[in-house]
Amino acid sequence: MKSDPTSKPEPKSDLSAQIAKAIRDAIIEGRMIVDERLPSEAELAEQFNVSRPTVREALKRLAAQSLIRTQRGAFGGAFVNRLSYSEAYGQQITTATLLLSMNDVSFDVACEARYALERACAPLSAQRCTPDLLASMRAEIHRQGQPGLSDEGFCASDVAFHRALVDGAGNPVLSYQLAGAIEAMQPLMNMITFTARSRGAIIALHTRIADALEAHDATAADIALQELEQYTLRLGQDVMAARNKA
Amino acid sequence: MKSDPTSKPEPKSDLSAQIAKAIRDAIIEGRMIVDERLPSEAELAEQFNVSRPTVREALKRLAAQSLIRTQRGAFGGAFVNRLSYSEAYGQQITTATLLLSMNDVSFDVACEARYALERACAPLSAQRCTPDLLASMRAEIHRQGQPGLSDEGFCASDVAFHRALVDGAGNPVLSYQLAGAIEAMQPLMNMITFTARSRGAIIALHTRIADALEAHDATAADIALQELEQYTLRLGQDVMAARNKA
DNA sequence: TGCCCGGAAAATGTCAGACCTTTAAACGTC
DNA sequence: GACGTTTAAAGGTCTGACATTTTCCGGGCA
Repeated sequence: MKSDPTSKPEPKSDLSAQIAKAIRDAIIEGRMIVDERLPSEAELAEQFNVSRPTVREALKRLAAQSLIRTQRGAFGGAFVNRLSYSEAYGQQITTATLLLSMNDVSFDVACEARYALERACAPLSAQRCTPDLLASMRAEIHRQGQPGLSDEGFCASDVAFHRALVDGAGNPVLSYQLAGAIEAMQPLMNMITFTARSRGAIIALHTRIADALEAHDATAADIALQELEQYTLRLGQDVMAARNKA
Repeated sequence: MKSDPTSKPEPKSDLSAQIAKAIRDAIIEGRMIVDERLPSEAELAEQFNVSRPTVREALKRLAAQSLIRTQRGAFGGAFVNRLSYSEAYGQQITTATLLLSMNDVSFDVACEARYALERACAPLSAQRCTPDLLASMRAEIHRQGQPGLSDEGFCASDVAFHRALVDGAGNPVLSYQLAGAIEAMQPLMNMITFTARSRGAIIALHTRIADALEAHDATAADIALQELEQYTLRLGQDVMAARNKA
């Protein structure tokens, strides 16, 4: 008996959740290190005094958070997973997207958050932006000017442009944090119909931003970003106004 | 047979993962709305042609991401969950903490990301900060000055101070994004031994920040934050240097 | 001696069926 | 009409079994 009943502050049932929590805590507190193998399902079942399906449910919970990975076969089992940036990006984006879509977050609030965060990276990007990231940004700008590009395509390219901007800061932690903020805006942006005129205005601002970064001019980049925020905000408000009328 | 084998781009087995993905996509794409009830486990098992334990594993995966909630009893079942801010905070913090601890992110990089993001909120906080949030900040500053406070306690209070700062921006999306950045730094900060002298310096800077916000002076707040960043960075580098020597 | 192949073993993946517990709606009684 | 009781639906858990995958070890053959 590993888990004495006296130390359970969570009397509510659901054994698999309790077991998942116990293992998760062990990982977070560093009692289990990366790539360490967990006991087999049968052993865990014995340790926690539950059946194997219950243990499996707990392990699936952890797998869903990318905390462990499992491997079949003779020397397989569950291993503590090194959380990669790409996995973290994915979770971040999923969570942020759902948070926005399920809590009727207003366009204004989401927009404000996104641009506040992006403006935080701009000075670093202006300082460190690499040629290939600048090239990516120019490529996206070019794509945005293609005639016949759908609104969804324009939005996707916009997202790619802004992700290149934050990646330019050369700080992977920052990139990870911003991935959610930027990607989660896409569904909201997709509601906007981009006219040729508004596309032109956005492309012009994107160009100004890229130029400023290339010139290592943080102030100019910040001003252009502020203008882009104002412009985006206005586009969004127009859509909202049109919607409320209908 | 609902899932024809031809349309599976993921030939690798693991039925519960496939089923979880199918349901998750349905939720993300809006085919299932908040509070909608999923079919019962038995019905899902029949639909997907799998056994009930397999369905349950899939549901646990979704529950781990707070995408669904389950309820026992007669009209119970699994329901699409409205992802609350507090749930999102929790996931964000867990993921960010693990990301930092498992990828030997340097103190410098984490610190830079954190302060870049915080500085993004400062102008908004200076504009909107409410009296009760200011009071929270003052209370934390006071606690930080208590003699006999442990290093862990000092760090915890530091985190609380900074969270109040970002909450002051009055933008829940921003607060959510920053929760991870701030909380994930705590383990790194806990490695630092805070002398009476360094505590005094930090408290002085915290006071300057609070004063600036109260005076709605965004520039002064930004400058104080920059100084705090520099100071924190130096403390961290000293610790790293001492460690490498040992 | 050295290489290849096949079986054993260990672990996860899946299934089937049963029982318990919880919960709320439906029913009947006063 | 209000209140307690029954009952059925659904999730939570257990037992046991079989399938599948992968590694390792040992034996046969050149």
